This record gives sequence, C-alpha cells and structure tokens, in this order.
Amino acid sequence: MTHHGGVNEGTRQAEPKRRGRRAGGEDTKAALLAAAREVFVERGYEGATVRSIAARAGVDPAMVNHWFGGKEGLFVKAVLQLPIDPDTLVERLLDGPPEQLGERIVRNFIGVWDATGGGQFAALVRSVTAHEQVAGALHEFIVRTVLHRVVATVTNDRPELRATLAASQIVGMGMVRYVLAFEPLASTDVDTMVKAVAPNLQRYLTGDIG
Amino acid sequence: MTHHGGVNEGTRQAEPKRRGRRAGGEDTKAALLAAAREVFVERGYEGATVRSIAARAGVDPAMVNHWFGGKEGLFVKAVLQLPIDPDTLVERLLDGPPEQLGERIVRNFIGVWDATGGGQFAALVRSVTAHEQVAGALHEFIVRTVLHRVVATVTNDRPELRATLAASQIVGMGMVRYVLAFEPLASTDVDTMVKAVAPNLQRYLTGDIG
DNA sequence: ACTTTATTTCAGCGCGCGTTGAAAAAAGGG
DNA sequence: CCCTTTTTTCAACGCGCGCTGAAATAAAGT
Repeated sequence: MTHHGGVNEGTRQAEPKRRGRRAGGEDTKAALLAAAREVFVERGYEGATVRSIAARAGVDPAMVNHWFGGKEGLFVKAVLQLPIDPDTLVERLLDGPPEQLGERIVRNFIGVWDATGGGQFAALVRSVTAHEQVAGALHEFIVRTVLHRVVATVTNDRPELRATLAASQIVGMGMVRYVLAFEPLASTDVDTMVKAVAPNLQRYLTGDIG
Repeated sequence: MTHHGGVNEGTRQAEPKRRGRRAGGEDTKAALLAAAREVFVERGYEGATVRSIAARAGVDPAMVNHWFGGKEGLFVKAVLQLPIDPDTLVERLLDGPPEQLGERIVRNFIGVWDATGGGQFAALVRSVTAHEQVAGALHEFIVRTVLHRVVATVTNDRPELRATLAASQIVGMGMVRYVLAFEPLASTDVDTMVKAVAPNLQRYLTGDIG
C-alpha cells in the first residue's frame, strides 16, 4: 500500500505520476465525495484521514483542500447532505389516509436509506461524536421538519412527545438495520418490516400513549 | 446539556508538581477510569486523547500506560464493561407475569442506564466506529444473552426477528434519550416512558407482528 | 501557436498524538 | 535508618496528521 522511499537507484522504472490537469471525463470532486462517504462511514470523522480518503479516490490529498477547503468542508458536503428534501418527504407522508401514516413512514424511511446502502445513515450516526451539529441536524430533520409537521396534522395531544417517540422507533430501526446490522432485521424485506413496525409507529402518532 | 458528573477532582491547583508516590487516599486508577468514561463519551475513541483524559484526571499521561497498558486497555476497562450482569437482568425480567414483560424491560433499561447518567450507553454507541467488537458486544448483550432468552420463554414464533425488533425499540430509546438527547423524551420520567413504550415492546414480544 | 487559466503533484512544515525509559519521591520492611 | 519497591513526573522519540505553496502540466481562449 504505502510505497514510499527516496530510493533513486535500483530497478525503479515506474515513471512518477504525471502532473497537471487530468484527462477529460475524470471527476476528482465526485471521486473524493464518493471515497469520503465510504471512509467516513467506516472509520468516523476522526478516524478517517484525508490521506486515506484521497488514496481511495486515487487522487492527491491536496485536492481535498483545493476543492473543499479542508477535511471539514469535505465532511459537510459528503455526509451532512441529506438524501431527500424534507418538504418532498412531508408531502409524500401526508399523501394518503392518516391511519396509514405509520406504514408510509416506514416505507419511505427504509426506501430512502436502503437506497444509499445505509451508509449515509451510519455516517450520520457515527459522526455525532465529532460534530455536535450532526445531532442538531438529525433533530432538525427527523423531528422538527418532518415528524412534528406530520404529527400536527393528526393530533394535538403532546405532539412533541409523540414526535420524539416516533423518532425513537425510527432511529432504532436505522441503528439496528444499518449501523449495528443485527440479523435477521438487517436483511428483512420492506413489507415484513412494515407489518411489524408500522402499527407501533401508528400508535405513537395517533394512538393512546397513556 | 453540560452534564458534569462524578469525580470532582477537576480543579487541581497549579502547585509545583512534586514527583513520586502520591499521598495516601488518592486513587490514580479510579480517577483515570472516571475521566476516561467522560472523555470517551464526549469525544469518541479517536477524538479522546490520552493527554486530555490524563489532564482531566489531574494525572500524568504516562499513568495510562503504567496502569492500563495504553489507550486501548483504558478504553476496554472504562467503556466496554457492562453496568449489569446479564443473568441477573434476565432473572429480573422474567420475574413477573409475561404480559408485563414490556414494562419490566423499559423500567430496567431506563433504570440501569439512567444510573450511569446515560454516559455509558452513549460511550458504547459512539465507540461502534472505533471498535467492531463494540457492535458485537451490543449484539451479544442486548440480543443474544437477554432478549433471545426472554423471548424464548413467551413464544416460539420467529424469536430472532422479535428479539431484534425489540432491540430496535430499546436501542432507539437509548439513542434518543442518551445520545441525541431529543426533548422532551430525554427528560421524560420513567412512568410516562413505560406507559408510552411498554405496549409497543410487548407487541414485538408477544403480539401479532404480521 | 501563444497565452492564460484550471487542475494536479510534490516536498515539507508545524503540531499533537501515543508511547517510552530513566530519574525522582513516597511507602514499607528489616 | 537504610534498602527495596511502588508510584509518579518528565523529557523526548517517532510517527502520522491536516494543511500549504510552488512548480508542473493539461486544457481552453484568442
């Protein structure tokens, strides 16, 4: 992996990497973003090094500074970017009968995060340590801009508590499915998950919670 | 959420530090463990530095190597140690009518982790990145040695799925309460939590999950 | 073809990390 | 009291980190 050494003598025939602009079609920025998502997921913010990300992208570490202003900027662009627009999500969740809200939430949640391979969710969670803003972002997204608005349309009985209760089930599902990967839940298909989880979610949203 | 718990040795005076053995009564090992728990919780494994832990304990960084053989050893002793014996827990959970299993689980879970200030749970979760063994330990503890055995006493309908579903609700509750600290759930009293969560847990354990 | 601009590589700086080994100071036994 | 053992501090090592500035090269503009 790490071949370094200033040996000038011997059988060194491999010519040094060419400098200058890349051939057209190669996208350094995109390669860095993809590699960053992978490495941040695998190793967390502190554990992921700029050098390792650049290496996976097949690119010089200095590119991170050139394109993203540093590790922090790359992190924000790569991980903190949500895979779906909140307004679109709320709209989709409210499109249908209120008594199937739980089902739509489970379906959309799994649909969205499964599409990213779960990596983005894991990255968010694993980054909570490194950046307080991540916990804030999760709260802002999951609770305030989505669940709160959804809950408000179906009841006005302790909407904040109901929203966080629902969040606990959703986050828990994400943790077990994407971060901890407990089987069999991690591999269970969407329909089975819906049948199992949606009723509980529905109860948090509209049922009797004491 | 500036939660300062535990040892109050933080304000060590800038006296001319003398060498050699400490005066009797001071326990360097315990101070390091307490500080380590705090810092690992706050910053994760990679983010927590040996120097910062030692500083908080009011002790020289070299003490980490002397007493625990290094950062890794300190981490294992401080964080990976579970706050309750699994067998005791299972015994307590099974002591009572099966239809109140959900309630007993919620009560014991919150009771145990609240007692540590939630710090230990947060530390476990935040360490999943750094050490694969942590995810394994969580699975071993939550699912295999506790939930599995408990579920097996009440049903033989897909016990593994039921156990992981229950785990998803429990882990989710822990995440929202201790790691993400979403309000109002993070500050909700045990009885209210029981009324809200226990029925859903009960359904995962003994109810119709499709 | 020549100039300009955008992109990339490279060498290396300064810093903080985990760790080490020796020396110093307290405690304990004869 | 001296000698040994235990505990602690200290100075410093080697390493890898994020980041920088200049040089090199490809692409684009005229």
